[in-house]
Amino acid sequence: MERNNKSKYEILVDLAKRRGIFWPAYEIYGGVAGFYDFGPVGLSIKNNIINEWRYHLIHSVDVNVLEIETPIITPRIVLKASGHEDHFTDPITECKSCGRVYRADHLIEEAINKKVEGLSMEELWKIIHEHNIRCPECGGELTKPKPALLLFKTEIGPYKGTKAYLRPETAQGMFINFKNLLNIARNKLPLGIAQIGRVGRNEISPRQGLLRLREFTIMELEFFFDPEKSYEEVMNILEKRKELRNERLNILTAKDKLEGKEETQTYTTIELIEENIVTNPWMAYWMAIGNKFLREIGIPINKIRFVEKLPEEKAHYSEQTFDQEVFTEKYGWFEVAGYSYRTTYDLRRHIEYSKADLTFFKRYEKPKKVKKKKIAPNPAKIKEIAGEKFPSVMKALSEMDKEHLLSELENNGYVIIQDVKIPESPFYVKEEEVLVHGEKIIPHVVEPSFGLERILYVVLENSLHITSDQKIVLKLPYRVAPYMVAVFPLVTGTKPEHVKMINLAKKIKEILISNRITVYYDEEGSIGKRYVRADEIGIPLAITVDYQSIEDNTVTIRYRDTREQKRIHIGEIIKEILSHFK
RNA sequence: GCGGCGGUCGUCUAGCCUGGACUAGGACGCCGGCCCUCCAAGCCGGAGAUCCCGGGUUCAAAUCCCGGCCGCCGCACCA
Repeated sequence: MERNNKSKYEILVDLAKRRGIFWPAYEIYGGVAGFYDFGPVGLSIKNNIINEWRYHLIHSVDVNVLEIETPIITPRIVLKASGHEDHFTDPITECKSCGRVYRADHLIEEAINKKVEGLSMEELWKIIHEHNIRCPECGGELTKPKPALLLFKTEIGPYKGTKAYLRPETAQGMFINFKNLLNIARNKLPLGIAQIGRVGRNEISPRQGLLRLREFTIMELEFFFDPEKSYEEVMNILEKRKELRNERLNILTAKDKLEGKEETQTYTTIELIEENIVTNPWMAYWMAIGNKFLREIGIPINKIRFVEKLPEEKAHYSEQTFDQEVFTEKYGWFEVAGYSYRTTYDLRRHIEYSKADLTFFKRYEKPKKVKKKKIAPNPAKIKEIAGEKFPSVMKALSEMDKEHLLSELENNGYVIIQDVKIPESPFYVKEEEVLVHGEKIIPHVVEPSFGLERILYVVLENSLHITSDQKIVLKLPYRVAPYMVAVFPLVTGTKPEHVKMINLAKKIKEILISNRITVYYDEEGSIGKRYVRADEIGIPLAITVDYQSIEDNTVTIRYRDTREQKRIHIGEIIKEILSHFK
């Protein structure tokens, strides 16, 4: 795989710039770490990956998934509710003599062996003082911890704006809109809400090119379901989808990690559920879908694994998390997707902060007859007891929770309102039998979340091949290739037959384009050079118009991966091309 | 953020140590022309470099010194 003694990574970075895939952003001003531009070829591949994701995670799944788009700029309250404002901040302390920077809480935990997570900066500072904690590298004095917020700050409105952040994930848009989408889905669970969009994370030190960006694209799905039904629902699907049931996933569990194991074990989807590897069956379902998605965009199965996060590694919202990792030549195993069981965390938090009703009304199969006590005050009698305080007592009574009032009276035989002791007698209490048709539940959530640029990188790395004659061929899966087909005239001279050849090639290009086939047309340089250019950006097929073409309306079609060619009639071109994109 | 190493046409690089004839050289790529039967052909011509940026030393800086930016590696960080 060596080409002039260069690594695959270096070859790819060169290629990416030369051929318009990607390059560092703001280059003419010296560049800014963590930001990349994408060229026409890169963008085309990205869009194709997005469409494959849509196919695998939205259109071809066995459940209802709806795609939405919500703003990037997010009012502070939303990320307060989601827990990001608190948890996306790390307390940082710096060594005064050597300048090394540490996570203050981690340092303290190591030094005094006590959990200090969630303590304020002041409290951490106090502990550092009391225990005389110093720089573990040079023994120098430490500075007072300060929060390093990884959210990008901004303001809404140019004058006295309200504080806002760039979203660090697209997920909150789905939680906020849960009720809207539930209505649109006509109140049916399970329900998936998907979003593909840009996010910002103000990383302390981004490196590793496309793999660690400050602004990137997330393809995310929030899947809402009733936990009591998840086993049955998933089993019904797997009954029908045998290939999905038997999809093989390479798994490294948290338990195995704690035992020091590094080798993955292979489980089928059904085994993940039956052996309780996943804490909810939907986790297994989406992991299987994600496994299949990556395989189909060109990642070999032996380079895909799922690694369960240890309790202390998990995000604040997650009950269980698996990272989906791909093996890269340069960085080893690298996370490209995460699967989190977020339970009711996010909806609960948004209910709490917004007071909105984000519940699902779960209808019983048969309405339940429930005996229900009703209570109402008798104003005349209350006036007798309360006297002057009557208006304020009545007001307080009307604002009081009726259930609470009932239980107080039942337990104590009286209730004290506005310092007035009221016995049971001034209340009308009536027992009624009512039909209850269902109850409000907060759905549980499983979230598969994919980093598009990371996926782009691993797809490119896995597609990169160097031929024995040192040429680059990007063997992209057909469906993610930047163009479906290249069209070339064999020669581009000025003789009448050359002109005919060029005109025929251009005509074929137009016919293909009008049939929605993406075409790369090129008549510059020799035919060999044009094949190389097409191979380098991974165009899987090439149509060449030659001397014979202008005699008998046949062309040659060349296959990128084998360099083989066959001759077909012009009328067969579209059918031949499309047969490879099914 | 710390330490080490590095940054020269689109790409790869020569030159830097030992400052001056460097108008910064080459290769590939790119553009124009000639030629034209299938895998980077050949010939002719051309465009293309803030020598990463800023400051300093010097008569003179791509070259030496300082600061910054960016990249790579290690440490730290990475809901």
